[in-house]
Amino acid sequence: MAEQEEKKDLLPDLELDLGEEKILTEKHLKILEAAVRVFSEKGFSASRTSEVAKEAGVSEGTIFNYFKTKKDLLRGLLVPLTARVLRPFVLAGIEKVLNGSKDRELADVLRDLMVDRSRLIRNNLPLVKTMAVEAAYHPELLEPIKQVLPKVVELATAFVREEQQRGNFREDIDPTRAMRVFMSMVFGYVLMSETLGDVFSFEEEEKEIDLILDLYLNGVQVKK
Amino acid sequence: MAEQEEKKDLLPDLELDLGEEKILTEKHLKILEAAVRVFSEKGFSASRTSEVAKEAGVSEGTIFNYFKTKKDLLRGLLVPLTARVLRPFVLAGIEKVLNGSKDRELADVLRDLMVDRSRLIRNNLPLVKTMAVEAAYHPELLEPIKQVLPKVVELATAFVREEQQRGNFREDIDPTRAMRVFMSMVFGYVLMSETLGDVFSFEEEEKEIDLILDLYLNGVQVKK
Amino acid sequence: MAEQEEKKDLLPDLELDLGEEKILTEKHLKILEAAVRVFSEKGFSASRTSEVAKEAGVSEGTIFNYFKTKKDLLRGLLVPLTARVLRPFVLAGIEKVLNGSKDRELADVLRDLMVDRSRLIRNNLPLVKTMAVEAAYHPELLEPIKQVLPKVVELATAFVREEQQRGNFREDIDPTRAMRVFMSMVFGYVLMSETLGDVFSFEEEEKEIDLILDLYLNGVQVKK
Amino acid sequence: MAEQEEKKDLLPDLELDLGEEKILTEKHLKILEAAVRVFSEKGFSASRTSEVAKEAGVSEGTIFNYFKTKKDLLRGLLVPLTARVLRPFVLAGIEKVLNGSKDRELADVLRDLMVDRSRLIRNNLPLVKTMAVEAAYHPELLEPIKQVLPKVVELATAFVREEQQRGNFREDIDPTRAMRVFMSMVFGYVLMSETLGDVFSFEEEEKEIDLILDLYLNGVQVKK
DNA sequence: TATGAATGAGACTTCATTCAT
DNA sequence: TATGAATGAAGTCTCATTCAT
Repeated sequence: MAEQEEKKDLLPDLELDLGEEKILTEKHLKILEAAVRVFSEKGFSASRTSEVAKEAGVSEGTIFNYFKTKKDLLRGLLVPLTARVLRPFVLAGIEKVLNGSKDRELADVLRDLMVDRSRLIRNNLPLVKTMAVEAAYHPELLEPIKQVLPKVVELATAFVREEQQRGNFREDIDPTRAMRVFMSMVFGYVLMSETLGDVFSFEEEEKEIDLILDLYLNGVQVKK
Repeated sequence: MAEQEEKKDLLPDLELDLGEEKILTEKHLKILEAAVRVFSEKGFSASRTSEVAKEAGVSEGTIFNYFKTKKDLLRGLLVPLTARVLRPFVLAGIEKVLNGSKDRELADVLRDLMVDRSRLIRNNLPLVKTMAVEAAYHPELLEPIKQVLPKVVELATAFVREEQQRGNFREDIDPTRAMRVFMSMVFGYVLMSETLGDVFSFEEEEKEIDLILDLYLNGVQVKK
Repeated sequence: MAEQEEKKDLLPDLELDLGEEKILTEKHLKILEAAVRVFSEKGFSASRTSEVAKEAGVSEGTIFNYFKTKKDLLRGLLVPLTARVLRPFVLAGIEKVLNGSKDRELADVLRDLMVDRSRLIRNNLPLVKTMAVEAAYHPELLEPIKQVLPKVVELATAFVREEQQRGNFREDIDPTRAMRVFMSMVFGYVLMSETLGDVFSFEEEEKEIDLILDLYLNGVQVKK
Repeated sequence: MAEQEEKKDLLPDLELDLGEEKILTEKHLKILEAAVRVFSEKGFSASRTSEVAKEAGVSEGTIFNYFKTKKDLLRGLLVPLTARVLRPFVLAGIEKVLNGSKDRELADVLRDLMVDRSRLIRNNLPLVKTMAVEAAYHPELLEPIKQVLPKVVELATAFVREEQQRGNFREDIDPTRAMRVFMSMVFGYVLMSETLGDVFSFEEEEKEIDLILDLYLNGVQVKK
């Protein structure tokens, strides 16, 4: 894919994180994967290194050959989080923004964004859940996100501004804020459907997303 | 307040839960409050009963006179959660719906809802945070919420339907879904402003809320 | 009863212990009885003062108004043990020896001894069990028994010697030893029937006792 | 010893229990031995795992690598009890019965039985004492004994019956009962000599046993 | 490098005992 | 005198971490 190359050039500073992943030995990876499974089920503090070891199919001692402490194991999850979730989030965002907005409807662009974003989150839910929860208690975990986020905001802002110039987006709305609300909706949707799904009986994802988008674009109020 | 009386008649079945709270002895309450503080800072599993004791100004043994186990102490937080957050959530909702919608603008009603809801959450943030996070690992904790929620949904739906009949709300939107999106926005807003506040630099609450409401009511798109 | 008076004169040194019992208030007694029940079921160390309190129908604090420590409560059981078991053991022994041996068969005297002895033990089994077991770990509990025992041995010896003079008892047997074996048989019988009763299927007490006595008197071997 | 082989063939089903003992690691064994020492001195409930650890020369945590709970440690004593006491009891019994009774006097056979039985008990007194006392409070502990006991009874009965046919044993006595009384005497003797030894001043074991046997065989009564 | 037995600090919890009421 | 809430020392048990093999 030629596009891939192009994208990488745009994010040279993130290159290293991704590259690091290749260094991971098979055992290293197995331990990380086991950690995600266990942590996401019981939470970091309530998880036992013994269980991670069993889940990973290694001895308990081996874990400490790769990670100096248990907390280090939690920090280690940042690598796959960045590689699998955060980076694609950014990359794909750029791709959509660059390619999509030229000739496609605003609604279609946003829908695609929502669909594959929520799919991305859902596919890595254990990882996301673990990091989201633990970030509440170990703020340093948010660091990498805080470094990436401004870039996302900047790109998003640029996108909104472009749309405003094309007359597709209300001029009186601050672009940053507009994106923030959009993201809140996506997060809120995924969160609620996951935790309260059985109460709310969420139906087919696509329909739900369509509605959210409709509301976002048109509002609920009848114009008089 | 005469209104108070009126409200109570509407929710006679929830009355008892609130009443129970008065039975709590001073020490019982002190322990619960200390637990919220400690749990919200480190998470339940990483918290030490010794620290809760110190924070509450009692001996460690005393905690176990009131709560059989540490987990029981977590469950004990449900009482204040219900009394302070959940129940007012419902009560105030009814009040707003019954009184406000008669003669006030839809926008004003929703704004008031958002403002005092997000204030309610923010004022009890440690409690809400603790329960929200731990609910991910101890699903029983969600039970009381799951019992109240349908009532909230029902009332909200009725409210939306009424607005639709008055011609204030788009007819083509399912009322339940509409409320769900609204709630997602509120939650998403509080969540993001709390966790990523320093990145996003959220400004005065009122302005932000006004924007969210504006988007919810009117959408972002320029109508053509 | 004139006999009562006579007996008391023979055991003036035990008088005091028995007298003490009358001082016991109702609550004091209730606590002791509760203690026997609880201790005999779980053993002293595994018993909780809280359970003794509940069982006795008093508050936990009250126990410590009567007994300075938990161990003191165990020592307190010596009073009823002496009054109800040990003293009757001695008294009745004397009575039987003095009255019975004159004109009754040796076999009848011994049978009566065994029957009411084993009944005495069985009726106070919880008490006896508790003291027997705990004596293994708190040797001072055996003191009162060690003070009474020599007297019993002395009397028993005199009895045997008398029987030997009448030609009812083998002359070549040391009287003390003979009694010791007899007592071993009684204890052994009660012990085994209580602990292994369901395996051994002990039948009617009387029959079993008759056999033991028969063996004791006649042996198992066919004389050639 | 050729006899050894012969014996094994007779009890193939008990072989496994004994074999298991060899699996015990050195530390496992040290802990068990320390447990016997400590438990027999203070009783199970009053014993502290910390003391067992110190006595065994391991850290407290190590105990719980081998035994999930303190109670489990008590249960663990059943293995050596079975291996060292119970099984030899059965094996030796058979040996004596099969080899001895052919050409030896009944008295000699029984004397040998008593001598090495009481020696066996005495050599393992702490173990036997602990299990005997705790069995009163944890009846499960008696299970293995209850499984072996019927076999012992059966063998003993056969032995008595054989002696009866040879004319050495009174025909009018139920064999099972006869053995039961014999066992009571052995237990009673060991028990009393251990707990009340200083009062009774038990002399040389052999003499005492000879007397007990004499009484058992010939009774105390002069035949007229 | 991988193992897993051993460690020991420290967690949760129990419970005899005290003392203000 | 009786109470029972409060105590806190001490107990059982857990688990991250080390280290000899």
